[in-house]
Amino acid sequence: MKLPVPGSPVRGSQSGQPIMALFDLLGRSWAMGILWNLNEDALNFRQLQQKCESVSPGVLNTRLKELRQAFLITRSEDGYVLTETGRSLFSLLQPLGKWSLEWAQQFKTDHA
Amino acid sequence: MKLPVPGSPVRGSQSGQPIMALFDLLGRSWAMGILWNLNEDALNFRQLQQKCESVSPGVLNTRLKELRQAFLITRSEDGYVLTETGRSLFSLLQPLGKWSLEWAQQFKTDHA
DNA sequence: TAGCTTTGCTATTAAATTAATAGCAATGAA
DNA sequence: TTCATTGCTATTAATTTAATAGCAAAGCTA
Repeated sequence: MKLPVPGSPVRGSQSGQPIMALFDLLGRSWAMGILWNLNEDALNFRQLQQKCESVSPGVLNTRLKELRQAFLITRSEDGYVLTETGRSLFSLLQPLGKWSLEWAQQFKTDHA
Repeated sequence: MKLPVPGSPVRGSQSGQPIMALFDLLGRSWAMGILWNLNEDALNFRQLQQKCESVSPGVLNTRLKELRQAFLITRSEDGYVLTETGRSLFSLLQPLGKWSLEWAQQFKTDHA
C-alpha cells in the first residue's frame, strides 16, 4: 500500500493536502491503535501484536513500515517507540480518549 | 458494515473500548474527511461528494448513515450538518490541520 | 554444540471493504 | 410535459484486511 505523503495524491484524494494525507494514513486499520498503544512504553513486535488484540502480523508489519516512513515511530533497543513527531501527534489524539467515554454514554442514553 | 458501537466488539477489537470503537469508525474511508468538510457549512449529498473529491456515492452514503447513527451528523433543511456531538469531536480533530502542515515539512526536509 | 525458545517477520488464501460507474425514482422548475 | 437536480441503489472490479501457517535468525540451555 502506498504511503500517503503530503503534497502528493493519496488514496481517495487528488489534492495531496497534508490533512488528507494524514487522514489516509491514520485511517488505515490499526494505525491509530498502534500509536495509542505505543504511548506508554516501548513494545516489541509480538508485544504490540498482543496489545492490539492479535492484529495479524501482515497488517501490523505493513502499518509499522508506514508509520516509520511517516516519522511517527522508530525502533529502539527496547522495541518500537514513538518519535518526537509521533509523540506530538499522540498528544493531539489523546483527548479523544476522554471524549470517547462521553460519546459512549450517548449510546446508552439514546439507545441507538 | 457494522456500526462500531462503544461497549461492543468492533472491527479488529474484541474489547469494545470506546476509543477503539471510535478509531474503527473514524478509520473508515472518508469518515474524517466528511467531518472535516462539513465543518464550515451544511452540504447536500452532491456538494459533499464534490468536496470529498468525488468519493463514490456508495461509500459516501454508507459513511453518512454510520455517522448519523453515531450521533455525529444529522440532516437539516440545508443538507448534512454536524451535530453538537459532531462539532465537539471536530474541535478535537481541528488541531490536526496545523499539525499536518508541520509534518509535511518533514517530508521535504528529510526527503523521505 | 545440538536442541529449544523467542522474535520478527513472510507467504498464502479468504473475507471484507472501497472504488468506479451506470442509472433510476422523486422533486421541482420552466 | 419536459428537463435538470438530487439522493441515492445496484453492480462489478480492485484493493485492503484478516486468518493462519510457518520459517530464518538470534539467543539460551543442557
